[in-house]
Amino acid sequence: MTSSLSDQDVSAIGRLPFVIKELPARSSICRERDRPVQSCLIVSGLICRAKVTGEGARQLLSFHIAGDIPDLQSLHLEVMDHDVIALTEAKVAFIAHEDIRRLWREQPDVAAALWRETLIDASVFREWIVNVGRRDAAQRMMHLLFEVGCRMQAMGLGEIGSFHMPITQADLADALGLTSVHVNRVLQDLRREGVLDFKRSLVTMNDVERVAVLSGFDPLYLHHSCSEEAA
Amino acid sequence: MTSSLSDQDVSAIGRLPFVIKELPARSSICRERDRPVQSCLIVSGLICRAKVTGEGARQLLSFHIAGDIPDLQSLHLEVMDHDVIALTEAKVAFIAHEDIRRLWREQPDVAAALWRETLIDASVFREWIVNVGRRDAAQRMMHLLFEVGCRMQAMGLGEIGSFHMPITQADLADALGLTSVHVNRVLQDLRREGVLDFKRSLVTMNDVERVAVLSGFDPLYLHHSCSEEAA
DNA sequence: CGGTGGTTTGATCAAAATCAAGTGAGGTGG
DNA sequence: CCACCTCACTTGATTTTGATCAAACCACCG
Repeated sequence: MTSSLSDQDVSAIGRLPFVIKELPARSSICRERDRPVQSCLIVSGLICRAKVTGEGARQLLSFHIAGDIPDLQSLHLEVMDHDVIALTEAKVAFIAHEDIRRLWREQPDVAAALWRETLIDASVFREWIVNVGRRDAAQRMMHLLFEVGCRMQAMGLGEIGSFHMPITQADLADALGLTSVHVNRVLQDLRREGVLDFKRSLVTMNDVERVAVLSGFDPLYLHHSCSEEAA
Repeated sequence: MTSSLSDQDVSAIGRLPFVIKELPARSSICRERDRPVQSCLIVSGLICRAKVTGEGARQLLSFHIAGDIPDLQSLHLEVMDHDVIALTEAKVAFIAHEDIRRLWREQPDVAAALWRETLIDASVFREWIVNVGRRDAAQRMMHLLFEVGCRMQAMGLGEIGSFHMPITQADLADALGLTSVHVNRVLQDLRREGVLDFKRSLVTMNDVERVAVLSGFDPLYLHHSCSEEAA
């Protein structure tokens, strides 16, 4: 969720009424079956979306960082089909749907930009499907961390070769469709091979390009304007 | 992609200029890295979206039937991040982005409805992630076929307990993140247990409710208005 | 100092992949 | 009309990947 909102758009959104809320780690912002009347813009913290199967298995669907609006879709979908959860302490700005809709009617450019954000969101889901469907455990791990690193860097929240991701191995497992035991072993392998390190929530990649190649990472799907110009 | 476009919206879209094209089976409508200037409304046939990894593994991302606009996102995302492929012979109506944008500016209701379509699309992706990430092979199969059946039925293209899905087991494997060999065995198991049959592209479920329970299917994520009213 | 949540390890097991070789039906050309 | 070709499906044997189960370990914290 980056790069497509122009500065004017951002400031237009910034002028909407909002309520800032501080959330503790592990708290949920909204749940499946809720009918929210607001969406939240992340100010700080790491937030994820997740679903739980009938058997109780959890699957993370996306990670979100400052600048994202993880539940923007609720503007047009009355009922939540998944949970939105703060993985760390987080600060979010709640904006009423009503106000977004007014802005949206008055400023078609903002409308298009917001729509575009949700479309990029969907593109990231598509790549996530490929990740859990067709890559082995090590590739999944590298690809996921590379993606998060990319987006952090694009948001000015760190370097892709070294960024902070305060997340538990069990959460990583739920994101990758693996068990936490296996995640642990995969991380050890990657560390041993010198590809990638994940210690105390700091992700380090010595050779960024190598990780990209090994994981089959192609930034196209993020639809950052820079990568599109390069294409 | 159903149920949210009102009759007026549909007829407004129907009045846009379009070009009908007949496509042979296995032909591609657009490819990753393309920059389409049009989107296609499916008139008939079965269409899918897919990505291919660096290693050449293919992952299907969604199925689309009559009434869907599988590449609507290209209206706001310049570059295709995946392929759109006709799995069977298909008839599609190409509509220029330019014309959709004009309609979109003039009729805010249509704009909202189209946006909503792409949001439902994203919701289906989310469930697809859960499917490949957290369900075993048999559940994946049942869940996928149940979903397609649901959407076919909603479109008046058959009953969920018995519908036509002209697709190869290898394609099914690519949709489920499995191998075609394993798909074959899973289908045999399901047939033997009397849960579900898939022969000559005819899907039959004797006990629809049983399949829903076994696969953990909850129609919420399809955001059909009927299921929302029921909630 | 003892809890607690997260990580690590080892042993065993199950699911699905892989490899390799059939079968079988529909379509084509001699 | 039949031989044969192709593509999809099927089967069996074997291997791999990752899951499961169970028990430490370790750091931080009240």
